[in-house]
Amino acid sequence: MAEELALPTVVARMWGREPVTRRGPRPRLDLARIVAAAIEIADVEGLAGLSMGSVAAQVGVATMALYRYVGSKDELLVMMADGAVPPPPERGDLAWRDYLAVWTRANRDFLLGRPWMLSVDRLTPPMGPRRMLWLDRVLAALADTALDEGEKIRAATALTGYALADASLVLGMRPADAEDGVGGAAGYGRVLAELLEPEAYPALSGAVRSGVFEGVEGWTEDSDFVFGLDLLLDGIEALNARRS
Amino acid sequence: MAEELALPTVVARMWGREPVTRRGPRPRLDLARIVAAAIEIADVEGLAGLSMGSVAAQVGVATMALYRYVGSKDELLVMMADGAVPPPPERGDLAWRDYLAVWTRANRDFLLGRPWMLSVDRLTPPMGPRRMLWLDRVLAALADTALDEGEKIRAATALTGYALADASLVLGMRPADAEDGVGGAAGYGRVLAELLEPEAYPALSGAVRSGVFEGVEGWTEDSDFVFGLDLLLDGIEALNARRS
DNA sequence: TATTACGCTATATCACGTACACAGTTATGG
DNA sequence: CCATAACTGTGTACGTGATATAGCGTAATA
Repeated sequence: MAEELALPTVVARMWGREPVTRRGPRPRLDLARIVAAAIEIADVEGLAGLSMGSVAAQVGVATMALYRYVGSKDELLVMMADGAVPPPPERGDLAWRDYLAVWTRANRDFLLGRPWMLSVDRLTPPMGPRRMLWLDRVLAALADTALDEGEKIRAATALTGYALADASLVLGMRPADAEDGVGGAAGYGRVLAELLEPEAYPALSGAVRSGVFEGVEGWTEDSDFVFGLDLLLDGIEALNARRS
Repeated sequence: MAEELALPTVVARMWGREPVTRRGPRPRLDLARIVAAAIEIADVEGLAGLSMGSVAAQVGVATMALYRYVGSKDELLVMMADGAVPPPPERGDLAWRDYLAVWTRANRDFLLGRPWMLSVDRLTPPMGPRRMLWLDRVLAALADTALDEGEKIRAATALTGYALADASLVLGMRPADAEDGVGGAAGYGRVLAELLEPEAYPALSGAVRSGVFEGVEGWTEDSDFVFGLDLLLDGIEALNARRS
């Protein structure tokens, strides 16, 4: 508290800790506007369409003007990754376990709507105010358990990781543009059937032959999500029982 | 089997399903050499140092020669992401649960050694021969359980996802170059303490104050990993019990 | 009011991915 | 045995994008 520990520039900016300067022309922009514009572009065109030029155009300034607000494109990406995070779901009167489920699903869902976040996120630990709010809210729910502080953090981490991994998976399955039936789980299964030599991949080709990847009783995005989520929640619940 | 289902080019190449042509000069390169060179560069300099030019230089040809073997840099990345995967651990006489633990840790560990994989991987479902081998091996271990085929796949997916998420987290914590004590969990805790307003983040600032992020009894990379892994394995074990 | 820090623009550079056209090479069919 | 077609590797050229630098105007401070 005393020393104003030197923060990385990005982090400082993300939390609005910029030194307040009064001199020269009044800024025509502010960080939030820039970040919002960048997010909008990424939402529409993906990260591929995101360039310093396109962002600048969107807010109506010359490209180089942005550099008065962000140190580099990478910094901008980091700020986008926090800025695009919605507020966490309300607790309401949900039991801790139910809230964890809701929370994790919401976490996954906003990633599904913003695929580009997956390509950015990985790079930094959660340091932005919005991400932190999510963390805060799970911890609050976990306060109703008997886990110790370390365990709570780790449980939260595991859930966050799961949301991330599941979103990756779902998105990875999707695209392929259905060009030739390579998209989706069924398409995936078909590709596997084509490629796998049963001698080299006995267990996997067995699974493929069993038809797991096909239609109804097999794979749906959601059943997949719930399955893993329940594994984790069951694990947490068991731990809680042990601790009580 | 009949129709030679049209595979995406990358996938075909990854599995050596290129049409065999005999005409013109004998190729001086082969895909494997190129991919290996690219991996070596990524290992040493990271993805930043990886350019078509640098890869070409490494194998001793002109840049454009590479395009006889790969359709684009992105394709190359996809092949690297499979090519860099080591063989999965041997089962030995491990019980299924123990093997799952070993497998997941090995999975995470090779990601730690190859951070660049995390920035590539996400983009595609596991379609390469090496990744498939990993999948095959967990499934084989899970054959000793009472889970049905769908559950086995999903369990494997959850474990893979966990390895991925944990590796991301660990790597995200690491760098920061210890410039000012922002690296590592302790540094992270210090940053949080600096930034969080207790009113806005009550649970989280409570955790920070409790010292979870500091030193010994708090956070170590490994305890973190084991914690989440056990959640999942416990969950799988419980499910197995229910199914038996 | 003079000064000076600062916002924004325009221009310039440099690194990369990749299209294209050419030159040398080897199997194939007459 | 030769002409040709199907290839492989090379060099050059272009477009895009990130970012350094310098200049011009503006507004707070002395």
